[in-house]
Parts: sequence; structure tokens; C-alpha cells
Amino acid sequence: MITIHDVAKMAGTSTATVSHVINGTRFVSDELQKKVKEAMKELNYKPNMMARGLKGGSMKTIGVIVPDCTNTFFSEISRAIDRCCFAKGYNIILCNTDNDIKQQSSYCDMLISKMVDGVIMISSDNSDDDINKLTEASIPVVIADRTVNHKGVDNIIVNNEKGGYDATKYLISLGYTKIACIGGPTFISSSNQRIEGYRKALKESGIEINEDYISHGDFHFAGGNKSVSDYMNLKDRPEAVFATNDMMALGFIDGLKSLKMEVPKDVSVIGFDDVQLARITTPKLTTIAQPLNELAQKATDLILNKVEKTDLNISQIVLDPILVERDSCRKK
Amino acid sequence: MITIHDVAKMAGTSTATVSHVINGTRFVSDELQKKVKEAMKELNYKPNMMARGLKGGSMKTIGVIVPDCTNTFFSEISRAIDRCCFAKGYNIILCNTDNDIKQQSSYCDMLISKMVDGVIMISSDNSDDDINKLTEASIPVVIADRTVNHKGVDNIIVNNEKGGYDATKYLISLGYTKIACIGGPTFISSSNQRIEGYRKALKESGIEINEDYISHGDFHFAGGNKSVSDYMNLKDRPEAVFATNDMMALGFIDGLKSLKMEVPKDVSVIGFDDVQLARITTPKLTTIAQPLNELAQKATDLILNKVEKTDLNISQIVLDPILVERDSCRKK
DNA sequence: AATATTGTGTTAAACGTTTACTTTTGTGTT
DNA sequence: AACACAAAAGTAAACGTTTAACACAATATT
Repeated sequence: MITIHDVAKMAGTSTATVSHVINGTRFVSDELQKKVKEAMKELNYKPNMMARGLKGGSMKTIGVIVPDCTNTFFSEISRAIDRCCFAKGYNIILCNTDNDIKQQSSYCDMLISKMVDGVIMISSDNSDDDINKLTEASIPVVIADRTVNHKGVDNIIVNNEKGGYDATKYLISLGYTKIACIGGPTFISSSNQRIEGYRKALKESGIEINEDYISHGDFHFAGGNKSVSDYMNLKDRPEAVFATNDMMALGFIDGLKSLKMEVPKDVSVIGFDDVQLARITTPKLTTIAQPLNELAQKATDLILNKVEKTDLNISQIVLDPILVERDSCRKK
Repeated sequence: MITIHDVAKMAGTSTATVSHVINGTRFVSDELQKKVKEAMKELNYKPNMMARGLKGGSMKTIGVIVPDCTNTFFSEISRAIDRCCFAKGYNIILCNTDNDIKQQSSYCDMLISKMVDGVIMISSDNSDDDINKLTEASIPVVIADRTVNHKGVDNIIVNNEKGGYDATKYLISLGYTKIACIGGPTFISSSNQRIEGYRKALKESGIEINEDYISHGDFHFAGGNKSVSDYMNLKDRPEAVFATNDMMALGFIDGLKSLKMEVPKDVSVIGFDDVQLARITTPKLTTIAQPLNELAQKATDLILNKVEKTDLNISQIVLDPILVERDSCRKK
């Protein structure tokens, strides 16, 4: 292994000077600079990040905690975060928690042990235990996509309530009044907020809220699929459905198909997320798009600002989602 | 930050003893063991992996290089690898190369700098430059999913040629003789091998190979979609299509739909990969399944065996893909 | 002319572990 | 009682960086 000592020796100078050349932390004469750079190239020297990190520097690594990167929504976020990090010389350690608090906590311990520079977290835990653990180890944290009970930490989410509201209003504008809502797991804040928006829109339009119309799935294709039977058994069956995420919307549509029901002819369905899949299936899914790239970009900016101490203020950013009209809804 | 010194002081012993307690590398009396463990708990001590790594130990981190984790196939592999690594106390650094050699090389440099314990690589480079870089830095490498021109390195792939052969034979068994093939980018070995299998099956069944039937897409939905127009313009239009991956198959089916062509009524389509999506779309896609979990599991085993030096032999594993019959093909 | 300042480099200590080497204590053998 | 040997634990050097403290000219200021 080639070390900074080897470079120093070859360039006929000290390790300090080599270090300063590498980091631009002090003036070094042109002549010496050249010698050092030549030696580095000649020896194919690569700084050892561990040593650098140990000495109080940075390993240039960001922890990214998601529930499951197999879910397109999260894979797209991870991808965008990696892109932003790579551009600034950072790598990401990807952690899949399966929405399991135990696993999430365990991953946090590992990230602390590895002294990552910062953590972007889509938390599966409503409590702030993990956040506290990280900040106590003086690792900056950015909470993305989901809210958590914690004040002192950067936070970037999309306005889920507005999204739910817009989705429902859209359905109402199409002429529907009997509108069902398929929520996600009750412990996921974003799902609950979307349902809030749904309620608000109905109330505002003077439509009475039928609690039977509100069900809860698992945020996966399977959950949407399963909820079809509940839906079919409903007394006064709704003609439009707001699913709080795309995967459930698609599962629901698929379940409908096997019962020979057609979307949007028999039921209008709107989703939430605008996952890549939404553009692919038949019918193409009308949905509320989350500004994914913006979310990832801003989350990365926030964390790197903290890491590099360029901006230590705490930001609470909320992004607005956007209605994307495709083929799964039509006028009543 | 709590260090091993703090623990030693609180337990009234030396750092050496604490280290031995942690790693089980030397006998320590029960009494002392207890004191040390209590001190660790009391102080909430977490070993600093950087220091450990610097001293010649391991950071317990594996680099995972994929073209793009947004592609379900790769996200499923990354997920499975993370699961296996986590179970053994390792984390993964995820790297997305976009099939770009430059980026891949750059990621490798970073991984070397960070002295990861090993690298699992789905390489976008047919040359072995990156592999050599890594092995010269004495980082073990496992090549997964795609082959690369390099002997001295672990390799785990699925039998792509057999997969292509099986897909084509299946179509033939359904009564088709005019069978098109949508290949992937020509620089991706797995695609070429699948096409080889296609050729072999035709030849074996005495069906003449029509080169016009073989086209090349980009391995994405869009590419499959685009290839529809070429297909429609074919003189003697095939009644069955083998797409060398699922995303192109789905794109192709979607393109067909907008021309009011039905699958499998008008055309039978078979894919390759068995991406989650394949079970979801209508029609559900008949495809050649890659044994993803097995691939990930074995790849992780291989790399960890090298890292922990339990098995230094070089393995060349080839897994057999499996035909999954669903709804996108039917008898002629 | 004596002193302060600036410009360029070097030396060596630190970061938190692991581990080869050393020390201390206890036990058994002559 | 003297010695050998084993068992248990401690000391300190090393890993590859960064950086505070220092050194030494050369120049500027009094």
C-alpha cells in the first residue's frame, strides 16, 4: 500500500507538505507542488480515508436509511441521492429497515460505529430515539419524506395533506361524491396526512364522510389487491377511489380486473407517488406526483451543508406534490 | 466520544484487556470480563470502525456496484445482498454506474480509498481494468450477473444461454416458428448469451434464422416500446417474441396495446428476469426467472469467504434460470 | 543595526484501535 | 528454597492521516 510517506520521500519533502498540496490547506511553492503531484501520479497514490477520518476528518460517506429499496419509490430516491452525493465526492451506505424499528436502530448503531458524515433517514420510527442516538454522536441527520416527533433536526417532506386534498378534489370535480380511500399502515405519518387531506376536501365540498369508505392497506401491491373484496362488499359502493400510494392503487386495479370490472369505466382510481410503474401499466395511472428529484437534491444539499458546516440553521422544507392526469380516472 | 480508554479506565483495566474482551481474542477472567462489559454498557460504548480498519482490521463494509438500482432487477439484487450482509454485521456502499465505464472506475477509486473489505460488481466494463485496480489494492472481488474477461476472480452468473434456449424452445413447443428476438445493448454479455440460446434453439428445431427478426433495445421499458414499430414493419411478421429482459417485454406489450394488438391473442411474448413487475401487469408476463435470492446469497457468501479468508479458492458458479408460465403466451 | 514580520517548510503528536512484547503473579517440581 | 513454567493482564508501538507548534530564511520596520 502506497502511503503519504512514500510520496513525501519520492518528492523529497515532508508528509505535511504533501498533505497541504492534496488539501490546498497552505501555500506550497510551485516547484514543490509539481514534484509532489508527479510523485502522486507516479506512485498512483490514493489517500486512505480511514486514516483521514480517524484524525477527525471525514470519510465522505452518507448513511441512507430507507424502508425497502425494492419499492420503486425508495429506489428512485436512493438513486437520486447517490447521484447528488457522487457529484460531491461522497458515497452512500444504503440501509433497508423493512419498516422494522429494531433493524433501523441496529443500522444506526453501525452508522455511528463507522462515523458516517451524515444520515438521510426515511424513518420507520415515530419516536426520536434513533435521531437522538445519531445527534449525540454528533452525526447530522436529515429526516426525509416522513415526519418524526423531533424539533431540532432538518426535515424535508412533501405536503401530503395537500396531495390528499388535491386528489380528492379532483375526483369531486369529475362529478363523484361517493369516494373511497385506501390508507396505508396507521403508523406511517405520510399516509395519515393524506387521509386528512381527503377528509378536508370532502368536508369542504359538503360531502358527508362515510367512515366505512376508509380502509387500511400495507402500501404494497398485495394490500391494494386484497382491499378489493372489502370494497365490493361495501353497502353503497363508491364509484371513485383514492389510494394513498401507487402500488396499492395498481394492486386495487388489478384485483378489479379479475372481477371483470374496468378502470376507469366502472371505477375511477387515483394514486399517490408517481412511481415509474404508473406510466407503464394499463390504464396508465392518474396520480399525485411527489417531486422526487427535488426531494433527493434538497435532502442531499441539507445534509452536506451540515456536514461541511456551511449552513447550520435548521430547515423545515415542504414540497408541493403535483396532480398528473393519465387514464385511470374519467368524468362520471 | 467514548473510546476504549474510557471503558478501560472505568473498568480499572487496560485497553488491551478491553479489546480482548470485545473480540474474544484472549482469555480474560470472569471477574474482569464482567467489569468490562458493565463499563461498556454503562458508557454506551461503540467501537470506532475507522480506527479498527486503520490498524489493519476490517471496516465491515462491502462495495456493491450496479448499473442502476432504479431498475427493479438490480434493486432486488441490492436488497438481497444488503440482507445477507446485515446478517453478518456488514454494510453495503451502493454505487450506480449508469453503465458508464468512467463512473464505474471512479467509484472503484473511492472504494479503494475507503478500503472496503470486498466488492460485488455487476460490471459495465468488459475489460478487467477495474477488477485489476481492486485486486492490486488487495480487495477481493466477486463478479455477478455479467461475465468479464478475467480469470482469477470469483464469478457467479446465471446460465443466460440456457435461459434464451428455454424461452425459445417454449415458444416453439407452443407451435410458433416465426419468432422474433429483442436483444439488449450489444456490449452487455448477458444479452448476447441469451440471443445465442435463441439461435441454438431455432437451429436445433430446424427453423431457419431470420436475421431481420433480431433487433437491439436498451434493456428499458422505452426500448421495448420503441421496437414495436420495427416489429410492425417486418415483412413476414412473427407471431411470437422473445425479449431478452422483462422491462423491454413490458414496453413492447404496451406499445402493441396502443396499436390495438392484444397479447397473447395476436402475439405471444416471453421475457427474462422475472422482475416483480412481471407478476403485476396485465397480462401477467411469462418469463425466464433468474434465481435472484440465490444469486445474491451466493455472491455474498463468496465475498465474505474471501474477506474472512475461510475459502480462498476461485469459484465459477453458474445458476440455472427457470421458466415461469403466466399469461403472455398461448398456444398457436 | 536590531528587531519584528512574512514566507516556506519540517517535526511530531494526535485520532482509537489491535497486538507483539513484557510483566506480574501463582503453581508445581526439584 | 530455588527454579521453571503457565496463566493473566499490562505497556506501548503501529496503522496513515492532519495540523499545531516550531524552525529558518528573507524581507520590512523601527
